[in-house]
Amino acid sequence: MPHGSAEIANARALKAEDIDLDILDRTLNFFVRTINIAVTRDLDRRLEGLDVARGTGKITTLFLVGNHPGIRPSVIAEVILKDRSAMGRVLDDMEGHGLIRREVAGDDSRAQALFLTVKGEALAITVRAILKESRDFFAGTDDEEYAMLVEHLRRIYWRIVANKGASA
Amino acid sequence: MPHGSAEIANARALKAEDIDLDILDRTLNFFVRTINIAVTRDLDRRLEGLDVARGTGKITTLFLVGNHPGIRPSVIAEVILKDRSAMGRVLDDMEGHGLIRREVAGDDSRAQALFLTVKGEALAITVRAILKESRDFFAGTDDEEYAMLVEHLRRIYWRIVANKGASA
DNA sequence: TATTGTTATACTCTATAACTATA
DNA sequence: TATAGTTATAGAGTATAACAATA
Repeated sequence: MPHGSAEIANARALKAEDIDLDILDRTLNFFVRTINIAVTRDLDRRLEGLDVARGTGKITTLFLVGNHPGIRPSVIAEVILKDRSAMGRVLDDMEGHGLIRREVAGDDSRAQALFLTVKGEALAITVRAILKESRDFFAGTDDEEYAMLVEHLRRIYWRIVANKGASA
Repeated sequence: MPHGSAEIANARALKAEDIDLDILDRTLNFFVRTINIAVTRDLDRRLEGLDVARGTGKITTLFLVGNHPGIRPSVIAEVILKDRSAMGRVLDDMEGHGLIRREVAGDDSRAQALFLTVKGEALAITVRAILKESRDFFAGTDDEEYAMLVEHLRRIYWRIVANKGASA
């Protein structure tokens, strides 16, 4: 649709053809940011009532601590693109819910070693099942396309991590 | 890397091979959400000092009002996946900066018709150039891959809009 | 002197519900 | 009775800088 087109009557049955997104229509940035809003809402709904609901980082932390017992906060912080301050809050929250344990790292007493509690281990299993179901959010995307997108975004993601997450 | 692997020494030169993301590694959700963090930071930096910096929706609103003079808030709200309340705040902000004008819609006095001011028109041109530059954030992704990803995510995006954005 | 993690603060976004005016 | 937009509020995430302890 050309720029400067006529007024749009109302929001019923909005279609791509009716809307001129200008350069945003060729900007990955826009689509990532907008899809993120919907994906986040969907996940929040699926996690409702669980101790890891709401907020980024708790789920990733749960799995990282589970799969890498003794991992340090600063490592997780890099993976989830947070600074140490924000990471500390995530850990406070999870520790408060009895999901993780913080110990002093054996080789460096400034650092911490993290471990899941029994409760944390159980929650990881529940959350893993929910994440499998969250595939349904992309119901209109077939398995091949889904896997392809994961593969490409994974590469982009690790490139970002390597660049220190375009840190704030 | 198998689950339950040994402790990771530190965060220096983190690599995909060192980290077991569990099921997140096959979950589009995770990559969209994490890439979103970095992409948002990058854009915030590029827009620093401009009247549309920070917060989702202002840029899209700028282009939509520019390309669809007389468009209504509720239409924009659907495109940016916000509710009317959040949309109103975006418009308050933009009106306060003298970027847009709100008029009563001719055919429905409950509704508003939105227009860009001269200042808004000028800003749209500036922002369009900045968005072109924001392509650099994905410097490790070649043009073909970039265009392919845009195409796929665009389809997913419009599917979300059609579903009323998995509204909150 | 650099690093790990903590604390405090100010700012912003989000979700929700109640409200008005008009259709 | 439904819709367009507004207002108010409570809850959460984010960015920043300053701090204590250790390396």
